[in-house]
Amino acid sequence: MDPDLRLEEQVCFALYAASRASTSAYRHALASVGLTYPQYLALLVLWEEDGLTVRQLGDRLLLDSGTLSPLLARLEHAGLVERSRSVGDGRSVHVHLTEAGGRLRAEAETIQCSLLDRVDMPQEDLVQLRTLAQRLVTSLDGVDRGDQ
Amino acid sequence: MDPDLRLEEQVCFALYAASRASTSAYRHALASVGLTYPQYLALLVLWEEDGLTVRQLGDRLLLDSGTLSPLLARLEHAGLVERSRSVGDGRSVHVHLTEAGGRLRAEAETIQCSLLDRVDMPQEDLVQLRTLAQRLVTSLDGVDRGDQ
DNA sequence: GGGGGTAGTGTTGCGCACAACTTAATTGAG
DNA sequence: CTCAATTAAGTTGTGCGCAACACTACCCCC
Repeated sequence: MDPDLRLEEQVCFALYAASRASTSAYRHALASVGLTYPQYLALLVLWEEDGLTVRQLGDRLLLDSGTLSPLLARLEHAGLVERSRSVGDGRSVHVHLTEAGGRLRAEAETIQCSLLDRVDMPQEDLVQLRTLAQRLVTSLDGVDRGDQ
Repeated sequence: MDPDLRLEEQVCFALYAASRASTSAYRHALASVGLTYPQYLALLVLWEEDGLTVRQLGDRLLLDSGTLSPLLARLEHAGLVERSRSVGDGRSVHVHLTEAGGRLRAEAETIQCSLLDRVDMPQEDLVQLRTLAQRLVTSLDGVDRGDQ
């Protein structure tokens, strides 16, 4: 019944460490284009589908407006996106890429390639890691709440 | 040559999402004892080996003093640890558990058990996820630096 | 044993995350 | 139609992470 509380045994700590380590790798690469990693993620989504609302962006990134609002304000200030109140629903705000924001995509591909080259791990291990991490997210979805 | 920039393909995003999701599960459980997840991690290490220096704690948690100093100050303010300047080396600061800090360990075990119960994933998958995440951390160690 | 280099800790500033809240727009039950 | 409930976005406050820096203590080379 006694759980193993050693740090090395903790799945959560391993994920926490791996997330910070990989984000850190991106940080140094993204510094050349003046982006943070979360900003880069937001652009990834917009490159897939431009003009999403803040809500839709948050659904994809699993982030709420408390995080996205200031992040998008910084991207807007950097001239990479523009925000516009929805005409159909005055509560929503659509986020559009500017031309500069669209152009960044090419550089992102370069960064992505150079990082993948530098990871000394078989492709299949990375795929498995991603799959298991995604499965945990799904499994934890909704587990957050509920006490005892 | 063109890398796949879709969000779902990103290993880093999967880790980022999984880390936040699992941390969030801990957050709600730890709220009952007034701890944040990083504070809990620091205590995990101290429960393993009390009296480590800030540097040694940082080596285990992969955190620097910029993060640990204020975190430990809050733990100290909460009466869970005490900091004392090393007599052998005036630069180092040792972190010791108080009696209250030691007592928390029992509650931590309870929390750990209740969380493990609620994850709907085979034990072996969790072990594999942890192993792969740890391997990525090792693989990325030192990759951070180096441009292009 | 003086002095330059290094190591350990702490501080400052910025950008997330996230809870809690505010404001405004929409929805829908009656 | 009306108004209470809901929803979207933004704001505020706290606690990380991390870079950059400051300060002190140690080390060691001469």
